[in-house]
Amino acid sequence: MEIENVISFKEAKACPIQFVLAVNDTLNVISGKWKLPIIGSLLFEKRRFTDIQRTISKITPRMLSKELKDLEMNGMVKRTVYDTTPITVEYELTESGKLLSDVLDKMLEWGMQHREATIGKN
Amino acid sequence: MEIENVISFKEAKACPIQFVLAVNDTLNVISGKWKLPIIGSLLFEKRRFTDIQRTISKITPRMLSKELKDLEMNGMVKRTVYDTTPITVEYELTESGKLLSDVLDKMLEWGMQHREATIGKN
DNA sequence: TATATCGATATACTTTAGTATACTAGCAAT
DNA sequence: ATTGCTAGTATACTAAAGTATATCGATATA
Repeated sequence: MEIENVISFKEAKACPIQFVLAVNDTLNVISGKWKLPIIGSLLFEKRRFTDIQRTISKITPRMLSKELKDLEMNGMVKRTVYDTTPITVEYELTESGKLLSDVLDKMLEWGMQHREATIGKN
Repeated sequence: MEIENVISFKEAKACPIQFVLAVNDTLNVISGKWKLPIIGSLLFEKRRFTDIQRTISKITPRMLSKELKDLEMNGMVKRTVYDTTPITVEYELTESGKLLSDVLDKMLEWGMQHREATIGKN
């Protein structure tokens, strides 16, 4: 990689465009109907495919498979295959994936204060 | 309102379903192609419709109008009409909207650490 | 009279996201 | 031989999100 495209937190905060781009990176990782339920399901323990499917009752295997692939590609989830019979596949959050809980906590906090602040004002 | 559906931060953190639902509230407010650019454009100053449109060069008036309505309905943005000629309409973030910057900062921080942690690992 | 500005809206379209339903391979137990 | 388990895939569809392009009404200016 020739070009130095790493920018600092300060720089990103100061430049609206860089700011939006960098925040978007995070947003893209967690956007979509099933990403949060899946991440939530893996936050405290590793799980197997069918296991996740059971915790998220309405997801189809097609979507679960697709979303897990997305998360894996984005470095959020690690996939491990065990050569048992029948085969078992374990999914777990990466270190970076676990760190996302800091972001989710902030989102939870804001979401709840926002609900408070907005009650009855519609 | 008869039913007491207000839950505490602690309760929400402890219950995966409540957690996902509450975080989703926040996510829904900022999801979509143009929400972040618009919020970014309003973070430091009030702006008029055409003004926002100029700062986000590729947005169509249809999308800008729709997204601003969404943001207004969600209590993120306040819209003020001035009876000048031609008419002027000013958009600004609400208090709650400004507080969202705490969340965005965390997202920025995580996004940048995640990029560091993931470099070359694909 | 024609043209421009502001803050949009109308109609028709394409693209992306998500759903429904059925199916696969490999092996074990009944 | 049939059934069930695992972790998915295949095909066809509907719904939601976003784009393109033209137009509006009220007023001001050239």
